[in-house]
Amino acid sequence: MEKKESPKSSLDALVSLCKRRGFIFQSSELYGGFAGFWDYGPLGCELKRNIKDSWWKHTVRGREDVEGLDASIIMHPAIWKASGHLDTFSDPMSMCKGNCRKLMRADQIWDIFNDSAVAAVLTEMVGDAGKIATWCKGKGKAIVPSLYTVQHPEYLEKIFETLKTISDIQALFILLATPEGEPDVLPCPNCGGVMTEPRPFNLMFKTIVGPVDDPSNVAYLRPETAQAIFADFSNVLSSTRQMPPFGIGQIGKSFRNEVTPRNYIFRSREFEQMELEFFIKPDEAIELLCGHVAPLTPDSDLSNPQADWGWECWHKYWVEQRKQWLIANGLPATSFVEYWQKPDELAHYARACVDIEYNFPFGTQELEGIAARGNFDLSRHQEHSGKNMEVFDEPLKLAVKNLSEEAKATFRAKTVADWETRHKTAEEANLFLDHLFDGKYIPHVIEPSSGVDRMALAMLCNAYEEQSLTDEKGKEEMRTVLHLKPAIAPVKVAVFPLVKNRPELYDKAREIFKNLQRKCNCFWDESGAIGRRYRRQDEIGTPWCVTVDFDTIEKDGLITLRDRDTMQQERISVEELNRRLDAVLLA
RNA sequence: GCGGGUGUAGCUCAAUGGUAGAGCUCCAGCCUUCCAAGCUGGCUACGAGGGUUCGAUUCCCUUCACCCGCUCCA
Repeated sequence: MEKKESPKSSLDALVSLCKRRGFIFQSSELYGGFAGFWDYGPLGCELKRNIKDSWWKHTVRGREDVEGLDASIIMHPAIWKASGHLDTFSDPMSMCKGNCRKLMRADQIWDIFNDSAVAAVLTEMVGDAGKIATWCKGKGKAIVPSLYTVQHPEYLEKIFETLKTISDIQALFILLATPEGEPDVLPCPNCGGVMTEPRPFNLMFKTIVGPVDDPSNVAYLRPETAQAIFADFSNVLSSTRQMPPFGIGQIGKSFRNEVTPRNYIFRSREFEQMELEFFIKPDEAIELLCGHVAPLTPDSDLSNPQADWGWECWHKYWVEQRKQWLIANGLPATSFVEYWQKPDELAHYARACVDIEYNFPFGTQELEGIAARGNFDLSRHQEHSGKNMEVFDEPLKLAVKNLSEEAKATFRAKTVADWETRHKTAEEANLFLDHLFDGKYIPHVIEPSSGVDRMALAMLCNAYEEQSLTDEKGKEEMRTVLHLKPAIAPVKVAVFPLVKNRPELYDKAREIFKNLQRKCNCFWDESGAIGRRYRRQDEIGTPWCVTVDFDTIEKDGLITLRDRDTMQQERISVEELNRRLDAVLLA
């Protein structure tokens, strides 16, 4: 990665501005601070609110096929058991007891066996996968922590695959266990030291519900807003008359006990998410209904949803929607990159995931993700709650009714074959088809998920500029400007009386201010020279300043409108000002 | 969690084993007819705790926070 001259300096300047002007404060600063938590000051909370409002307007209110939700932060612990967070969010960690004292995820220690240097040491002897399997079975916990065998069968498979590539079983055994057969000894991939036994590190915040401080009363602050949407899926479905394709959007706080919160507000322990779960019909249903599934090609027109879209088109559609939103809110297309996760990077349940990464001063980091999660989540909740998560699709049932028995048999055979390529059994496929032919299926989901705080930071970073200006006298000076989009800017317009010691002028400005205040967030400033007042607004990103002068009251009634980005001034009427503000505020 | 660095006013910095100074900002006043003007006055700081010392902002220890590098980031 190329090093910029001083990658920190621009962030430092921004951090300083945010503190000075009341955007962002460190939480609990009064008592020395509290790592991983941040407070949004008067301007920051406006900024954040504007970001959320824009998202809500674009994603929920502006669409007929998305409903809103505001669920509780603390939910039944069973939800986190079903979602897998209780297990995977408490990844067992192991620490090196040797020289380097590294802390790492226990499962990643296995990566050492992929290391060519280690492999080279072991080349001499020949291994036997069957023996390893038998040995593992016999030693059980020693080589495969029980957590994995129960909760992560996919890891077990991966471990076996890795072991097969290694030729020296004996040497491997030495690494894994002492000659006496002492279990649970893992080598440190870094220094070869001995790692501690894997210990659970729960990334979810625990709390106690009810007055009795007892383990049976443990609950968790949600680590994501998404699960509430799945948990409430049936309620929303039955109360809104929606049918897939439709979505449920939610904005709210989430909490993760991050090991290392860093990079200002980028990774904090309490953060806010804007998440949409967009439920779609499985591709098999689309095929039965439309006779085909629209292929996703580079030429596909994704501007308007179509009935024959399968998950690929819907996924790409939401990627495009999200990019359009980012651009509309001031992040140029050149400032972020679209990263399509590679198959081996995907979570096991995901079919595809796109990260939108913004080029922050501290590196290119994920701003939001758009994942195609199949029906993993709803299936898990169906499984754990025992409640049916299927939707009944009458048109689908009718479509199937009109099919000949041969056509159904052909479709069945094709589907079973297709599922088998995705490591699903024929039994599972047939069960799915039995329900599908009856018009029932568990919807699949596309999940655009973004962080409000990261968005705010990206927008601030992008907007921040230090301009070097030369005045008429040839004197150089610095102007700090936040080029925030008007819709996002905390203050939309500032109103100044040119001087404050002329009552008629002052009163007129005051009147204009009071009227504008009913429309949007405004700022009144009568202190200091006019230029200084403009600069104060530049620094907080106020797009327009309105100045009332002597001509306003004595001649034409016009005000001076000064633009933040161009610094140009023009004289317009108050009516025209209102028209222009409306155009922006209603956009 | 580990290693290194840092911590003085709202911000950016300075000095000092004898309780701190500047610039900018901010506030009040004067002045001021469009881009950080000027004048006068004013508020505000040694992250926290402990130790050494007659005396600690300064030295030592602990802790908290921040930055950098690891690690982590389903």
